[in-house]
Amino acid sequence: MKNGQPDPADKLEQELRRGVLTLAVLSQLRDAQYGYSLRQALAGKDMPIEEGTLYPLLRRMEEQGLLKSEWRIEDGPPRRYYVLSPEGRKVFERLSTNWRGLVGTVEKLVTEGES
Amino acid sequence: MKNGQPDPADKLEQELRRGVLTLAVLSQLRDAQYGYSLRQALAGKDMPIEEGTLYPLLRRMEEQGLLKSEWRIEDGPPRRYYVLSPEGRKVFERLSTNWRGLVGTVEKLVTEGES
DNA sequence: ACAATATACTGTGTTATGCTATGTATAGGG
DNA sequence: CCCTATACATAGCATAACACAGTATATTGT
Repeated sequence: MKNGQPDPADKLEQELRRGVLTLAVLSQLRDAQYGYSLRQALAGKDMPIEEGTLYPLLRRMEEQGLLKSEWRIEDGPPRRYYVLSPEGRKVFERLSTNWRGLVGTVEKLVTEGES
Repeated sequence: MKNGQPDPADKLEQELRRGVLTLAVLSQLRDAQYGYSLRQALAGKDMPIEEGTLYPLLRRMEEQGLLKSEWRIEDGPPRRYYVLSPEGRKVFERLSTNWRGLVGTVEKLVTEGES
């Protein structure tokens, strides 16, 4: 049955998180991880991501040269491990800086709006 | 012809700002403003927004009940003034809180990733 | 008076993204 | 042998930001 009229704020909160997803992924892939474990790790750190979001995101990021990946066969099914490329490390630095700038800007706007 | 390979980081930075736009607008509309002046104000506070982004955003936010608007005729051309609705004020509070939570979460992820 | 510019808003089309839903396949427990 | 958890993939949908173009009024310079 769900909620008849979804609070618009829900969608807005989702939009808020949107741009952060790539940054979150970058932050976790200094050491190689596969998609599923990455998802668990992020969920455990208050940054849950849907499968249908994460897997395409990882592929996209590899296409953009931010990540490298390889299949590994251990115990269990084959897993695709992802890790930052050198380019990915640079983009992570840059995006982190940019993020902090944004945080400062928004903080000013918001506190001012609360006055 | 433009640039053949735009830096992927540019797009990512844009995505970062994306979700914040609504919050930024909400923060500025305690007192009524019209689109053009709002755009100037935000640009002056390090939060520039394209016209093609801002005007549809304002309309959407009004549809969602976050803003109220009215045409006013003063000197100069008619201007559509926007201001927060009661609902908009509530959403602004809620989104601000949510934003700060997100900032904390990301901060942890990022600093950890830098270690 | 006229042209040029700044102001102010609108509309169209493109592109990118997140999510839901679904599908595939393997591993392990009861 | 089913059922769940693990692990990855993808098609389809809705939304949103931007580039670009268009409309119209006000102001300024000459």
